[in-house]
Amino acid sequence: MSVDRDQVLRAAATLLTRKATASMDEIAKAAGISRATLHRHFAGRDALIRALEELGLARFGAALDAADIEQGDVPQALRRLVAHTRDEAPLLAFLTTENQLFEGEVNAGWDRLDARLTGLFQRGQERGEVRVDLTAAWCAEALYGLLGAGAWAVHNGRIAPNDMERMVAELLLGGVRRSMEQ
Amino acid sequence: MSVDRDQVLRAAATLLTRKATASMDEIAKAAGISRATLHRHFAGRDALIRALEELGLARFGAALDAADIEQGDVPQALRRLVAHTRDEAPLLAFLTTENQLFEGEVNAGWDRLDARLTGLFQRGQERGEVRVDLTAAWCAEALYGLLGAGAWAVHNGRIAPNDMERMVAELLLGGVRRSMEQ
Amino acid sequence: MSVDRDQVLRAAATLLTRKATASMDEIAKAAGISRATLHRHFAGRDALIRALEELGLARFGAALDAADIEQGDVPQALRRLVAHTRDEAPLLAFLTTENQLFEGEVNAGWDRLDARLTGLFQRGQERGEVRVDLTAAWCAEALYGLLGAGAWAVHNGRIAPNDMERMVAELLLGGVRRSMEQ
Amino acid sequence: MSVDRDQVLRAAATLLTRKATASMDEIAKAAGISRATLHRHFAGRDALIRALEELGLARFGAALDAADIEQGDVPQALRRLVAHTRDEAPLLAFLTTENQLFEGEVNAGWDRLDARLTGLFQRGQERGEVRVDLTAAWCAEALYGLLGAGAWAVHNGRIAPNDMERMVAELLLGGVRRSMEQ
DNA sequence: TATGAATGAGTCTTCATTCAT
DNA sequence: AATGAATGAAGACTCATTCAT
Repeated sequence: MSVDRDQVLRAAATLLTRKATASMDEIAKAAGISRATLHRHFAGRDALIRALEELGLARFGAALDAADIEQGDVPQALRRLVAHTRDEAPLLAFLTTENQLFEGEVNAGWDRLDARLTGLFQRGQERGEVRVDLTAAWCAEALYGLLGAGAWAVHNGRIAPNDMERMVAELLLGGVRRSMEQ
Repeated sequence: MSVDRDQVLRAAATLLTRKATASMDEIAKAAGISRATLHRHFAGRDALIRALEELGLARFGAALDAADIEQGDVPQALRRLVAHTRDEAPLLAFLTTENQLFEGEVNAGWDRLDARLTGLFQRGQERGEVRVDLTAAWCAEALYGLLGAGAWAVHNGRIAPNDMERMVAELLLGGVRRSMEQ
Repeated sequence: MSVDRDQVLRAAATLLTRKATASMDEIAKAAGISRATLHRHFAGRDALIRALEELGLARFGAALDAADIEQGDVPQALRRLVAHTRDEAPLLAFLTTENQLFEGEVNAGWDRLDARLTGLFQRGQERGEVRVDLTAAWCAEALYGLLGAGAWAVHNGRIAPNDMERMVAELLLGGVRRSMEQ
Repeated sequence: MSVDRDQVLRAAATLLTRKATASMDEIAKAAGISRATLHRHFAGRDALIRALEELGLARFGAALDAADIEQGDVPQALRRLVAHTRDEAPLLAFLTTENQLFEGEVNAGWDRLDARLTGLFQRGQERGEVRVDLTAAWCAEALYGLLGAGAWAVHNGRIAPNDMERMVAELLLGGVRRSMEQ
């Protein structure tokens, strides 16, 4: 709830995405707090991971809402989505990297959001804006991959933070757009 | 019964890409051998990771060579590269996921290969085949991300194994190609 | 509950002198702490052995100092030395039993102390108090052996704790003393 | 029974006395045979230790017999005993160092031999040849200690192999003898 | 809230032992 | 008889977690 808590989770997501075996000690240090405090925020490592997933899901859902992806032009919707996703990249990267947990509610929640995104690409295909020789499911998966790549590229300085949003959006849109040449 | 070293590494790569926190026990089981035998092949967990990196590097280098990326049409070169990369996807995915080690020689080796790939995109930009509003470095990073996403999508059944190569190549090419519309 | 580092080392020395193959678990139990705590005190088994050697060396040096062995009558000096050594018997026994490590500084430290003790017997020979048909080096070695035997004899109840000091000193002095009969 | 077997045991005794944690591999190497062969000679590590104890006991018993310690002058008997013990020093050193096993028969066997040696010193005390202010048990224990010290001193070159017997005997005899001065 | 001690649980690593060559 | 592969069992080591300060 508190602002602190979210900051801790951001730090944890960033670290864990890079180094999944990081110890609670390292996570605490990365978040600038002590082990004991980390333990007071989260009952244990499992609870921390759970919270990370839940926050990631919540943020992703919020981004989908804010981008209002069910409305209008699909390419524009994708641009809005990437724009709203930008600050949540570390969290999403963790979500798509942590390819193992996802149980019960979390899994259901993820499926719901993933279905919304897949639906966006399907709508694009129906509207003739998205190529039909790529499945919508793959387009969604590709978006996750590109967001992760973008976050990582920013992290290690290969692209400027301000460029990330455009780079991801442009490559994705170019890749999925139905063009005259095809 | 003797399981080849490379087979063990494949199994380890596949598992670790999905579950970076997998224990030596799980890795051994995934490779169909006992923990002790795993330890006979690799001195310890660190040595295993190192071997994984080295094999991944070697395979990636071999793919770049086999695709002969320095020659001819860049889009065709990319298609050949993705084709030759296909079977090494789990290994490469591990390489780009394991964002933490990479020291000394391994790091230098990676830089060399990455420079070759980045060079390919640069050549495409000079030849007018690749858009110039995306940096070559980002294009390379995007390829890694899409390969990982493809491997993962195949793994969890979202796309057919036989489609993976085409899906990755098409999306990437469409995304980076300089088109008339732009 | 906090058990002092030195107490742990005492317990370890006592146990290891008797049972050199004792596991860390047994050592921890003997010291009244858990294995994990033992590991917090000493980085590993090697570090424990090292610490044991260092403490033994320090105690032996302190005993030599306290006994003021460079002064006066040699037989009296030996008696004082045995007296001051008494409480450190397990530690010294370990030092002379653990005939395998002794590297670098530890080895140098031991040589220095051993030289002091050997020097004491040499002085005795020069003063006519110690027989010259036994080498000083052997006399020193014999002292180590007798101290270990004494510690062991006390441990298994063959001699009374209060008698140990006298038994060792008397036998040693009788053995090395230049007598009228010889 | 075979000569080989005894040679292996000698090598093992020498090594284990110095380094009780030596692995079967190291023992095999020290004996100049392969692991497999070592395993063919002895069912396992425990069996090896048992064999070591039994051989040591047998040799010690043989030495007591050969020295005919129940007869005549006690100091002379001790000299004969040390002389006969000389070549078995490593074995005896192992026996007195391995202060932990000794179960069942082995223990009983040891007690019997130890009693014989203790009896020798008692006889000396009765005959007025051995001081009575040292217990016979301690004298026996001291002999073990001095034999071990002697073997070790020879091993690391502090005393000449040919001097060992005399050094041990002289120091011991001087130490236990009832002298005019006392 | 931070720090340090302490430990149970679980992972990593080694070793004795067996078997096939 | 020796060597190398393979593994169960056992020991070494680490970490998440708790508690006291």
